[in-house]
Formats: sequence, C-alpha cells, structure tokens
Amino acid sequence: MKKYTVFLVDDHKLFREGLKLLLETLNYIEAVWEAENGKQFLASLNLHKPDIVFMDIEMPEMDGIATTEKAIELFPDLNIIALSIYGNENYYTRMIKAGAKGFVLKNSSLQDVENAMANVLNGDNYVSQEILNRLINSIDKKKNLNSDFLTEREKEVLFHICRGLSNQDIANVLYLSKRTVDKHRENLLFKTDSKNTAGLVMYAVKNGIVDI
Amino acid sequence: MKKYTVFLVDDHKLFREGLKLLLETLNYIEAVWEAENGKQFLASLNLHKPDIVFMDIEMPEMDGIATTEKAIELFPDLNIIALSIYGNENYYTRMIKAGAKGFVLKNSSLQDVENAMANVLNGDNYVSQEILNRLINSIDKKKNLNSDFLTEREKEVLFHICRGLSNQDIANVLYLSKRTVDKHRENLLFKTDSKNTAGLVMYAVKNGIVDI
DNA sequence: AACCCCTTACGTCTTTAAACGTAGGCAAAC
DNA sequence: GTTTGCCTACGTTTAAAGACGTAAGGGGTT
Repeated sequence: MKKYTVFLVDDHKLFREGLKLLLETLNYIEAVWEAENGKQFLASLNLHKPDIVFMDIEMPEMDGIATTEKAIELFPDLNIIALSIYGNENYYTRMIKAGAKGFVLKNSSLQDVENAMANVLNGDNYVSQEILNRLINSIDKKKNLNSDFLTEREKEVLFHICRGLSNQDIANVLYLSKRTVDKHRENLLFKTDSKNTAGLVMYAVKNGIVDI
Repeated sequence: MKKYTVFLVDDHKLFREGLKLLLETLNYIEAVWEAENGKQFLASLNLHKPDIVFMDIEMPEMDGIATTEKAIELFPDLNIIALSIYGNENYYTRMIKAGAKGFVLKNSSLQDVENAMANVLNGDNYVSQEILNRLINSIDKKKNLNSDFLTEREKEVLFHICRGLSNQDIANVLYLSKRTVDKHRENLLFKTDSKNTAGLVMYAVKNGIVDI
C-alpha cells in the first residue's frame, strides 16, 4: 500500500497535535510534519515535500492565503487543503483562488478529512458538504444582491462583527491596528445606512455576508 | 348603501389625520372619530359606538393591547383592527388574543385597509398578506425553535434591538425606564450566551424573533 | 504622469453598551 | 400562604462603539 506524508500548518498547537494523532491512526499515513505559521512551513518545504498539506487560514506572521499562493508558486502540484473554523465566503473563495485544492471545516469528521485527502490525491478538488451547501446558497443569494459596493475588506470586517468580535478582537485576527478596524466599521455604518452594530448584523444577514 | 363609522386610535396625529382623509374618500364611510390613546378612546366609547376601530399598538398612557382587551370586555362584538408599523410576532399574536379581528401594517395600501374592513364587518378575521406570510414562516421556524426560554418582554426588547434602537430608544417606545431595558438586555446576553449586540441579533435571526 | 479607490492608521470627544450588585411589586403555581 | 418567576428599577464603573477629521502608501487605470 502506498503511504503518504502530511504537513499540518496551524498556529494552534493543541489542534495540530490532535489532528496529528488522528491522522496517525490511518495506516496509509507515513509521517505527519508540523509548522505553526506560513513562514516556517515555506522554509521547510525544501526539506520536507509532503503529499498533502493541511493549511489553517488565520495565522500570525503569514496567513494561509498568502502562504498558499507562495507555496503553489514554488511547487504548483502541491496538494493544499484549507482547514478553517469558518466557512465564510471570503475565505473559501480566496483559498481556492490561491491554489488550494480542498476546503474542510474544523468541525468536520475524520471521515471528511479522509475524503478530502482521497479526492485531492486523485487530482480532484474537494469541499466539505457544509461548504458546498453554503456555496449553493450564496449563488441563490447573489441573484438579487446589492452589497457589491462593500469592499472585500469591509465584508471581512463585517463578518467578524457578526461573530461577536470587538474591534480590538478583529484587529487581532486580521493583524491590523484597532483604529483601522474602527475606520472600516465607521465606513460600514455609512455605506449600509445603519445606526449601530445591530443594523450592520441585519444587513449582513440580509445580504448573505454571514450564514444564519 | 349602508354607511359605517370608524374610530382611529393612534398617538401620531399626522398619521391619524392622513388616514382620516383617506377613509373619507370612501363613500361608505359616514364618520371618522379619533382618540390619541387608549384611555381617551375607552372614555368616549359610550358616546361613539363605531362599526370599526383602527387601533395602534404602541401608545402612551394605555397601549393598544390593554385597550383592546378592555374594549372587548365592555363590548364583545366590537370590530377592532390592529394597525402597526411592525409585524413582529409579539404584536400580532397578542393583539389577536386580546380580541382584535384584524391586523394591518401601516405600510399597507388603502386597498388593504378596505379589505380588512370588509372582512371584519362580514364577521371574518383579516390579516394583511405580509403578516400571513410571516405567520407561515414563523410556523416553519417554530419546528426547531429553542427560544421559549426568553420571556415575552425579552423577545420584545430583542426585537427592538434588532431594529437598531438604543436602550434609551427602546425605553421610549415601550414606556419603560432606560435602566429596565438595560437589565433586559443584560439578561438577554446571559440567556443567549452572547457577548454583545451582534450576538443578540444573530440569535434573534436564527430563532425567528425578527424577520430577515 | 495623474488619477481613483482601497487599505491602512492616528487623534479626540461623546454616547452606548456591558458588568457587576440589589430589590420591591405582582401574579401564578404549589 | 409561601415560593417562584417575571417585570420593573436604580447606582457605579469600565469597555466599546460611534462621530467627526486627516492622511500616507499601494495598485490599477486612463
């Protein structure tokens, strides 16, 4: 039986180690390597060339999107599967554009992860069922959508607002200054003609920027 | 042709007078009387016994729900039609329970109002199409609902939060102290396990407390 | 080269929200 | 007839949001 090597890129040590243990229970996994951010991963790519990479999106130093772009530039046939807690549109579309061949949510089952690996090794793309549903829903919503005038960054900030994050929190996850997030929020209020957070969230829900 | 008398109970003078003019264009309307709150209306019920009453819900002194209850207690066959800006569930279910025979939104057409009058005079109930849709939607949502543990008052406050009102605003429309609304909000945060307004709004959307 | 748009960022001030605690009145349930 | 749950309400303190204004730097367009 052919065995495969896997590279986990994730800043959450606990998650990384848990997934490593899970993967090691599979008899066709030969080795599991780890990195805690994009830079570390890219640096060790020359030494360790994995069959599959699981890539987190939100990471310090260098996030999953930039890392994927760079890695695919260096090794175009690298099999990268995005691993994210959130299935929001910004994330999966950007990861796919960057060259990822799969997208799996962190609340998926090991079975999902296995499916993703099998498909990707077979040269196919893979997105988990949940993401697939969201994609289909978002296509329906796009039909009569009126939020094109929000920039990508604004939608991203809005998404995190809906998650209940404060501006400081958002600044932390996006690696920005809090004052920048303040400004994005201010612009969002103006653009969506809202008075406060409640209005922003309602707008996001109505326009499919967050899933209900 | 039989002619009918109408009583408008609404604290918004401008709206009352506009509707009065509209109704007077109908040749089967004999007279339109007015009151600016529930107490005034009840006091004059002995003098003026209208065929139809249009009752606002949010009013100072005595709101539409309490007024309807009292009026129906005094004159069980009174035809009361609720007139509200909002079609939220708290409102229409409570008005119907109180004895109202119709529910029309303030953004309806005169045709809607005429339909409501015709149906109610005919002994039927009437809710405008929009409310009917919401009722049907809310039945679907009720299937897997988990927000029974929010009290009616809490749901009402949450509804207004979603409308973008501040606590002071909500206190004004519900005729409460701001500090009371503060407390309801605090309890909502605790009960729904939310950190902030965004979480509350998302909860409300998920559980059908507001319509999208 | 000049332009527009987006992203990033800072300063200051006012208003709201959030996080504690406490407590009386009231109606329904037991 | 006491308990229980809900609605009402106040005081204080800290954190966050909201409302202005300003501006540098990057990327793409014309």
